[in-house]
Amino acid sequence: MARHYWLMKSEPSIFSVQDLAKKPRRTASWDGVRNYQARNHMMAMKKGDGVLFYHSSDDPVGVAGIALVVKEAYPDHTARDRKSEYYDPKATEEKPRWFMVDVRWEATFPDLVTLDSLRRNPKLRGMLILRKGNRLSVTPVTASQFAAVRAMGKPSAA
DNA sequence: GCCAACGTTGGC
DNA sequence: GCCAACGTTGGC
Repeated sequence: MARHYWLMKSEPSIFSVQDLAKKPRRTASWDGVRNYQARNHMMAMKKGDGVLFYHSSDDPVGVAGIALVVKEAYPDHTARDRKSEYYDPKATEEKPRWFMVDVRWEATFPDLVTLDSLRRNPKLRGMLILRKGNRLSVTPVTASQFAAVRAMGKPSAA
């Protein structure tokens, strides 16, 4: 079974890789995804897949660390919680519509791998995050892209 | 705050 | 099913 790799965006003011590291078991559910393409990518994730944890809407933006998929897609309960900002009246128990995965912290980069530095790395040509106008919060990356970004981040822990 | 690039919604 | 209007994302 081949391992697959992904990039997931989060606004660090809401949830950062440092927040993930502080969670019990360093694990959290990735809730609140409300885009079908992103959801479909999450539904394709398998236990053990690698995740580049990207900080968006920050200064600067970039990949902040590495996480690991530890639980495959299951219904996102926030879609059925009226009090949640992610509430979706069209989500039902039979048809949950939205799903999430659990990810576990694996590493925080000593220094953020900035979007600018990603752009400068020729090995990362074609990476979806680098495409103009890309807004997708969950995107696949290749094994070599994943390895190149991890090398740029020089994580002390693994 | 601006705006490009989408995705979604709803009238027809 | 089309598509205009609208809303959102996210870099700058």
